[in-house]
Amino acid sequence: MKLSTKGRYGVAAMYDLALHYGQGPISLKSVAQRQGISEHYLEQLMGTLRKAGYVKSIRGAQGGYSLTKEPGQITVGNIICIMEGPIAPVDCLLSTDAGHDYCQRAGICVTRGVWAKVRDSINQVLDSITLADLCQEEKFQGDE
Amino acid sequence: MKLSTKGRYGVAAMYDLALHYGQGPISLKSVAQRQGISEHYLEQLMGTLRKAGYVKSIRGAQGGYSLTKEPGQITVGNIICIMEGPIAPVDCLLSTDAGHDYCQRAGICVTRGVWAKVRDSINQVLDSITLADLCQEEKFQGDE
DNA sequence: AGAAAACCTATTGAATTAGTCGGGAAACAG
DNA sequence: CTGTTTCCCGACTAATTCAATAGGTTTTCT
Repeated sequence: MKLSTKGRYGVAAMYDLALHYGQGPISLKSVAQRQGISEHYLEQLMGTLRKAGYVKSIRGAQGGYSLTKEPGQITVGNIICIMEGPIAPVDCLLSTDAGHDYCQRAGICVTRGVWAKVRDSINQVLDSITLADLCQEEKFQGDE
Repeated sequence: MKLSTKGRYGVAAMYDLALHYGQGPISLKSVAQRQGISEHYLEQLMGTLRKAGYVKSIRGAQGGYSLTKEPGQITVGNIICIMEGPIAPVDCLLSTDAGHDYCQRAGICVTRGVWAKVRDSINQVLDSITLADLCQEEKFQGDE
């Protein structure tokens, strides 16, 4: 049950962009430095986020990335879903919304319900936190 | 955010043993067949569960495995923790209870709080479900 | 004695992860 | 118009993990 760096870095980068929201394009280089991520690797991740429509890019000198929506309109769940694919502790839970039941053992499989509950609880947490919330927390850092 | 087969199979096998609780030792072969798991692979997993004290084994003909505690005393969370290690969406969250802070960026890292919430919410779900609960559900299968 | 089972260690093929490498294309500054 | 900055793209790779498989040993019941 580990998140890959894709998800982690993706959220970190988006958070960084949220902190600079409204200040024009932010270069990937500066994001990578502040967040301690390999610049070239982050490049790939930003490509994914761009194709998903969460950031827009401006090329050339003084170019960079910026959010396409307000920080309050983007949840951590949105980002994770793009970077890691849909949350599903077991494959069995995928494509149930597509009508046909992927899992032949659905009738037998009692444990399936457990994984569904886990998935829902994760999604509830991730979907309830926006980038704006993270920016807020900056001010209370040191608690917990 | 996927569970490996270790966790899945582990829970499936323990559930199977719970269904037969009090009926003497259950052979690994029969568990593997009912749950659709490679017998030899399951063997390794049962070894882990045995060393952790959740099952006891009897060797020889008519031997097999049985739970060391009542199904109501073993949670899904217990099993997952043994099979997959402690739930921690990011490594950063490990060994914080050891006193020293593994994560140097803890002060900077705002996203850390998010992962902690995810971890807690997963644990809450997993720890609240016992093997006895799963055996109960057998009777209501088909809902959701 | 023979069969049924648990037990143990090693090996393997495939997939995933977390990057690196090297170049190309757009845009701005001078 | 030239050079630099920056994004863009595809291929490659080393390391790790996953999910088994293989092949044997030991214990215990019949």
